Amino acid sequence: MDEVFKALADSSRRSLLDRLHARNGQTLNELCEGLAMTRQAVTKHLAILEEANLITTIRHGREKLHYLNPVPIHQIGERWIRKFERSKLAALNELKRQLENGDE
Amino acid sequence: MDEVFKALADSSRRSLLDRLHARNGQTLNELCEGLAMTRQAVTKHLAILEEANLITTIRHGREKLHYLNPVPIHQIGERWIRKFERSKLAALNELKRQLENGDE
DNA sequence: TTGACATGCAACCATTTAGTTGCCTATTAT
DNA sequence: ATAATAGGCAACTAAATGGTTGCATGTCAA
Repeated sequence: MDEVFKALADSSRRSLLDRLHARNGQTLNELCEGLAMTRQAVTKHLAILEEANLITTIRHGREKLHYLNPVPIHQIGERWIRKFERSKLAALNELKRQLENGDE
Repeated sequence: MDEVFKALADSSRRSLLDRLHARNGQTLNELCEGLAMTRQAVTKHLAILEEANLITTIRHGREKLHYLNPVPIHQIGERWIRKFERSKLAALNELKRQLENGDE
């Protein structure tokens, strides 16, 4: 779980996921196109995403195809985001109450 | 948005959010209890959370109270998590298809 | 079979990050 | 008034991070 959050913490990596979301199964070179960094830097980002299980790769001859794995993102939604959303209104109400009470 | 992801990327910070989720409005010292780091380290983490707008603080005499702000987490859920969830089944199906097709 | 193409590996560098220590300031209680 | 309490500030350190360059390997096409 920590690996997933860490992987998502970088905007380059999030944009790689976005690109795969737009078109799944791209090669390394395709994913490099238009990015302001070297292929090796992209390779490292993809390795981190793969380590976090956010993408899966398949070698296809001399090409490496990258596929999104949406499961970890879904898990974060389930185990983390929704947990906080559930109490969203309650939290806002308490904050409002505190503010209205002024300084005791 | 980047700040929020970066803030959430650290497990110490996520556990601070968890603590506030369990009981909102805790002081700095309360949030330090039982953690294996100095008060100053916690202060820095809280500053990062506040910078990302994930918490709000109110000075109350010599105490500083910390409150969860669930809005950014909700936004991540809306703008990011759900976006990927929507195409979850589609992605899995495509991956399955690719794998079944074998090489080419 | 040889050259071009797609990717991998490793060493290196600069910056950021997470944490520390030491000291200072403000508020409360006796 | 003064001591204890709650927190703030700043300098420093070690390790992680994001990036680079140079070279090696494997695969495909002419």
